[in-house]
Amino acid sequence: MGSTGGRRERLRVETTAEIKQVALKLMASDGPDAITLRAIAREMGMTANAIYGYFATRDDLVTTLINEVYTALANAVDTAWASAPAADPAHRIQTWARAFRGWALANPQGFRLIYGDPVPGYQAPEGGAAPDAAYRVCTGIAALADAAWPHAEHLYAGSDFQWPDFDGGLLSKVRPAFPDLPPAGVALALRIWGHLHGLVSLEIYGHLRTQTISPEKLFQEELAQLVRSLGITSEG
Amino acid sequence: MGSTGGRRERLRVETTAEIKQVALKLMASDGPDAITLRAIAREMGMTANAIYGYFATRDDLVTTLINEVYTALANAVDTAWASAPAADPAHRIQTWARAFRGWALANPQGFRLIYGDPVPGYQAPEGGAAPDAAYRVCTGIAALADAAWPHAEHLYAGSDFQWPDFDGGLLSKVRPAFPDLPPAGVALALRIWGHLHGLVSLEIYGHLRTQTISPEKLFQEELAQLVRSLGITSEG
DNA sequence: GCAGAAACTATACGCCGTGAAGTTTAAATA
DNA sequence: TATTTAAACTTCACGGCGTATAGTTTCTGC
Repeated sequence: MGSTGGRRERLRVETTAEIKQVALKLMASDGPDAITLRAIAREMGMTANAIYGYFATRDDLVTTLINEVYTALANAVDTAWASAPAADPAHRIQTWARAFRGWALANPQGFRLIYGDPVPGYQAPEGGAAPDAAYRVCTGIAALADAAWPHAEHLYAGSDFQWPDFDGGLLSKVRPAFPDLPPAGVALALRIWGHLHGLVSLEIYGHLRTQTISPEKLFQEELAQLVRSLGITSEG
Repeated sequence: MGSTGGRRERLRVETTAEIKQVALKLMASDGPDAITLRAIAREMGMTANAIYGYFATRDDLVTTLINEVYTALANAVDTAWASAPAADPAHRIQTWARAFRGWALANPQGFRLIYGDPVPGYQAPEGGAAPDAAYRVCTGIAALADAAWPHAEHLYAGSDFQWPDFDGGLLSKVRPAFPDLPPAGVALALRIWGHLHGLVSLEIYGHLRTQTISPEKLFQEELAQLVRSLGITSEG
């Protein structure tokens, strides 16, 4: 029977890992487009069809890769967040943001895989099953907003955001972790998130390349501005 | 000789236009991935190779399409900008932003084509020759910043942005049109741009779908916040 | 030792971009 | 008008892709 630790099982796990690893290597060197079953198999000295023993379709493989890469991103920002003292929200938020940009610059193809059009023809699994890592990143963003909320609350004094009646999204999972965050706090979270994602996305996709101001400096300045505009004294 | 208006010339122009039109139709209905020479030719009752008489490669066609779509976007936001009175910068900026989001929502595939990974394997022409429309949109963003600058100037009091020594980007073309905009004004422009692009990009790519707050409302609120944070009294 | 499953290959189909060569058609020229 | 020429287009071919089907080898549990 299939007891754990059998030779068969071990080989299977190893081959699965190798497929993913080779795919990630191809992606890192030649972009998401290079993730093809035939190329992976070629690299491994196999036939493309052999991969079907490990992943039902190419899209399944891509979905797994997205999860994997997404997890790496989540780890990077979570680590940065945890490393900064909670007592200094400005510094903490900036640390998170720098980790996000830093990871994106170090893994531009991974960023494209997660946030852009990934592989040609790829269709995300429709179940709406967002990867665990998406939930983690979402939680991280909520944590940013939670840290900023006491300072920024006054900005949303006149707003009338409401919790939705039905809630099938990430929100319902993340919400319990931040009981003090009101509906307008989600708007705040998305504001921060949109801002950071926008800048990094423009940079990764080269739409900032034609601006000759250093993206690095611009980003730092934007962070300072962001933190200041939220009413938190900047120190980072 | 090939005088303009010859039958030959006319047919050529018409066929070229039809190729582009069919390609755009395919893109709008099935996404940028659907832009294939064979599909276009099939639709036109031709052979794929016939298209090579009009475009050197598929990437050439895609480049042309990007230009075309980009121009449509530029027209949309320019029209919106011109339609709002210069005397009310808050309203004007919001009108521009709403036009941007509105166009993106109406042409999501076009947005992906311009700002995302376009067609599988597509490589932008390396000459760095940004399309004219990119210049126009860039000018539009600069106009936003120019309108906001008098109000937002104080935010950049402590900054030391400098014009770069060498300037090969869009910046050098756009700068002369806004003589009153200092280097920090570019940072302001990119701040606004990053913010808007980030939100719209997240919405188009579905990363806001799992948030149950209405993207429409969120965007409106963000606009109000943005304008307010720039020190302009909101009226829009 | 042997049945059966798992891993893998071979073959094939239809899709793609594109190069080379051949054919039809329309314009230009003498 | 007859002939040359070039443009428009097709046909055939190659290598790439995902993947379905069927066949082959290899390992495992009884």
